[in-house]
Amino acid sequence: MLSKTCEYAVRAMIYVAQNSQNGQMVNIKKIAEKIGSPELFIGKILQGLSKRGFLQSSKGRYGGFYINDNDAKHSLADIVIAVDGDKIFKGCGVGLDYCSEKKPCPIHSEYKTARNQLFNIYKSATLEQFKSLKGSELVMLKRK
Amino acid sequence: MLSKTCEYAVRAMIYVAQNSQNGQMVNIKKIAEKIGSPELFIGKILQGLSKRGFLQSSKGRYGGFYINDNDAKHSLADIVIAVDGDKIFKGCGVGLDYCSEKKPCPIHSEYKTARNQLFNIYKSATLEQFKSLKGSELVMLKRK
DNA sequence: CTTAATTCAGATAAATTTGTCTGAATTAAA
DNA sequence: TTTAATTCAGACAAATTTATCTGAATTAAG
Repeated sequence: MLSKTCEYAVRAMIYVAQNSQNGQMVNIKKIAEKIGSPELFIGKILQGLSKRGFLQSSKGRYGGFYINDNDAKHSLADIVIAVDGDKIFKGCGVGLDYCSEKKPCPIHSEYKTARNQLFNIYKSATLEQFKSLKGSELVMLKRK
Repeated sequence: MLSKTCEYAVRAMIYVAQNSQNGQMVNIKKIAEKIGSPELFIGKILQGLSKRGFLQSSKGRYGGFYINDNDAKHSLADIVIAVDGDKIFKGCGVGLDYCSEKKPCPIHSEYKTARNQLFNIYKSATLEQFKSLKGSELVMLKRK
């Protein structure tokens, strides 16, 4: 479903959100370790998201990434769309470009329902929710 | 969601089913044209599915592919799993390997529901349904 | 001011997926 | 029996995705 890049991105954003509670920065090394991703790769991904305004970054010693209250308004769906595009939420279930109510594929209407449900799931999970988690509520994100 | 290979496979199988009504064979050239795929590529894919018993093939002049009544019991879900594996129907929504009821990811239970719904959609679309379609009911499968 | 730790930028490399080429084997029709 | 049309098999190639390398720029601490 999600590309690997996108899975890393979503997990990283959740992790950063969880660790952005009191102005502290999280560095790439820690993020990579905690979400189980290649360090340089998730670095690239977050740098891209940072340039596009999904999170803050600061360079130099003791630098890292941070998700402020405004960034935290984003949902996981926003991140997914930013990284993978909206094909997952809008595309056809058998890969037709033109598929629509008028020219439906064989599973169009049911598939559309499922797709929308999926969208709502990612959409209703906002970074704010993770930012406010405490201690034992924190979510594990290591891949294996 | 589905890989391109899998999208081709599903559309091709639907097309062959639709055209397997009276023992006629459908050749790769025609299939490729009708589903909008590279000819040699869908050829490879169908050869693989044929070896694994998802459809019949016959070589030589006037040869081609055919879906018999037994093959037609397969659902689109069977094809998807044969080609892409079951990650789409079983995998975690944020890419965790261990994600489960016991160690759930942040969207585990809702995601699982959506995943299951998706599975049911592909599962309840069987090739039989396409094999029995007539004339104007036939489904368009060209990509663009 | 120097040093160490970090992000950043651009190039490169490896792995995977998608697509093509070539020729052999098979088959039906003429 | 020859020919033409097809699937089949295995190698190859191109494109995309995933991952790494290198060095520059930045920043805080000592």
